Amino acid sequence: MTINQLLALLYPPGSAKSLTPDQEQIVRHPGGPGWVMAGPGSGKTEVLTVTVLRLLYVDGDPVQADRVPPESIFVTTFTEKAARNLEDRILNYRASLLLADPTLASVDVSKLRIGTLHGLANDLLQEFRAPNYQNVRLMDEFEQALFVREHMSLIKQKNPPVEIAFWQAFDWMFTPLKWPPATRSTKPPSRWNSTQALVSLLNRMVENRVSVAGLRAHGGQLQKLAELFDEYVLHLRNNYRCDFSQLQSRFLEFLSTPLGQSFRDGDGTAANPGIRWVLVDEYQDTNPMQEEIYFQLASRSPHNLLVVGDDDQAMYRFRGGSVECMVTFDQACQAFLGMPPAAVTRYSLVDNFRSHAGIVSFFNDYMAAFPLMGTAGARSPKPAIVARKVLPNSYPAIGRIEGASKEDLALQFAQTVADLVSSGKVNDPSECCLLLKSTKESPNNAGPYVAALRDLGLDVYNPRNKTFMDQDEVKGLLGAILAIVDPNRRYALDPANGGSVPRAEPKFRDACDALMAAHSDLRDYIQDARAAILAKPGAPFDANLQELAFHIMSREPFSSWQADPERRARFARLTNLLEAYSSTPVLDPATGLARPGVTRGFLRGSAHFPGEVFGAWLGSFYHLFLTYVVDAGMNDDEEDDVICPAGRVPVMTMHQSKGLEFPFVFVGHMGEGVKVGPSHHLETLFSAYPSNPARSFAHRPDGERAEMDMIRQYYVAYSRAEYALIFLGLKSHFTKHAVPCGPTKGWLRHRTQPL
DNA sequence: CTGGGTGCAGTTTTT
DNA sequence: CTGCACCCAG
Repeated sequence: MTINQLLALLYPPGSAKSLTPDQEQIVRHPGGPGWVMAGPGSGKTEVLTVTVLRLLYVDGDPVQADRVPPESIFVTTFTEKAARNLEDRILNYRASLLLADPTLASVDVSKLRIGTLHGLANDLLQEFRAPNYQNVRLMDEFEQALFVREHMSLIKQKNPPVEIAFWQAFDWMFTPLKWPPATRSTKPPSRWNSTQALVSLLNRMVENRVSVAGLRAHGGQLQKLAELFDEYVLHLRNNYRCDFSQLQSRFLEFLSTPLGQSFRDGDGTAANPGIRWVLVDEYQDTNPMQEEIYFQLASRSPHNLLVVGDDDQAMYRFRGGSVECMVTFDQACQAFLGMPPAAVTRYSLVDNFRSHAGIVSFFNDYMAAFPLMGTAGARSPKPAIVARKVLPNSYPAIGRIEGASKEDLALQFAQTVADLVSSGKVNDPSECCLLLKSTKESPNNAGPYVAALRDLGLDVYNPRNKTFMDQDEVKGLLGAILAIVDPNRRYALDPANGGSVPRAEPKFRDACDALMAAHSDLRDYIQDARAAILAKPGAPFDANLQELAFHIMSREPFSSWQADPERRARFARLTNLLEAYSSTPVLDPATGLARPGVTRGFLRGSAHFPGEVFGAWLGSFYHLFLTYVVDAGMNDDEEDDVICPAGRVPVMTMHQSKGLEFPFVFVGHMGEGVKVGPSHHLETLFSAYPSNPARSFAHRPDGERAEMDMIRQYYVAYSRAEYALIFLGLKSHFTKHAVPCGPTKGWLRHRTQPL
């Protein structure tokens, strides 16, 4: 079928949906590098979906003579959720195409290479049995931190002068609270904070494609960093581990092996046609490592690499995302493929089908009003977004709520939502979304808003509220473990240890005490376990840590709680955390090597303090495991494919809201100032040592990049709104200067009315 | 009602 | 270090 026939089937005459000429042009992209600037609400997911369908089903067309085998199409999105969404859309359209032409069923859509780059890299390395990925355990964030803490010489060895000198060179990795400035010349940061900082350094070296040799040649602490990197890579190989960043570099490594080349280029047989098309969504958040992977995948002529994104919506610098990859895509084609910039086809999608015209003109103005965003190279040149949504009546679509205090602001917000619901202006509370920088339910973040909504009887959906550790079953289970391993809180209360025992420890104990008081089943088990330990000081336990947790979970009330899906999901996550911890090998202090057969899960009674587990284990459990899980602030579970369940007001971070839209959007945190953080420092530092000098970016000063990041983050938030956009701030936010309120003081106030 | 000084409380975002 | 509440001066 031709492209015209395909489009006629997808959008039959008279159907509500169709493609605009701009969108259609992209679907007809003839091949070679394609560079799509897609503004907010411009239908880029639809365009990607139809482009994939075109590759799969079109033949005999001037643009495409033959169908592309599904396994030759490599499509990546930023999140798993977005990947599922794209796949669903493809499958839905496929179903309607099959009605018209049942023979299309012969195309096996399940062979499409579609997912996040991390997911695809993991799958492909396994599928091809890549030698550098055999029997490797992919560690999540938690395991990586434990691994670094356990193995890296810098953290393991107690050698303050060396550590202090090293960390002083990277002192911007630490907030004053993490490493008090007054102590910086005499004391290194805590073990745990050093671990976190080292993990960031190691990850960013990979993501930013830093030349380790270049760092080493620089000497000084950068040389030390290069040595630490080599040490880390060695530990990973020796222990058959991999982390999220290294997963990508191993995939890139794989692509340069004969096996990888045959995956990429095919072997001339129908069974292995190689990769022919690479489509990348959310390209503005790509990092230099990923950029190199995409160009490697597309290295076969004619280099069918279609990237789609919006540089104005880049918001993942903290993860190594470099908006420069998007802004200078034409130069990348030159650097990687030797193609002149003119050979890159440029497309833009500037029609916005999402928002009220007042909202579109507002966010256009907002972005353009900052002098910084008008400077050369700040944004890809593209026309302003054009409002195309047809709305029945005109009304002021943007407003503001000025609070006298945080609590007053929250109250006014909640009343506004309640009024919208009761007056029928919205059909459901889920149509009113609250967007914040952080959705943690603390006084400066979502706390007051959530409390005010609940006071008015409105239910809230806030899965990323980091309250996992506040759930009864989580506190109770951790408390029960503590009740067995440290029965009298001797270790926790010992002043020698007390300082570094997590402050949440009493919370876990109290939760367990309450459960024990109410449930004899649990009480009996804990008492029996305590008696058994007391009876045999110094003896190994029958159960390891995970088994201990399972025993506890088989007792009341935990066993009945298993019937509740939400609680069961939390048990599963806690079990995973315990499993990751238990599987960490224990190193012999003398040799530095893993002791065979011994892991963190291994339990033995203390000979010194009868009734307790031995001290080293307790220390590590309190300081490593508990400190991490409390500090990381685990999120509660969220429903997989539901944006927000009906009847509840969604509370989201601006990051989470990327790609989504809501009828009424309320944006808080309007008083924020520009903050230069470790991301900016790291980027500046590492940009001097690029692996690929042809792709080193001349960066602006940190402060300018930090300001642009903040402008973009709020631009994303503002462009989510369909019918109304309401700013939530204190009076001072609107009268003084704050970036979310525009480039000058009072900028936003002149453009909005108080509600 | 605006602006500045002081003192306290809390320190993201994610594959 | 930052944002916010609070207080006081103009």
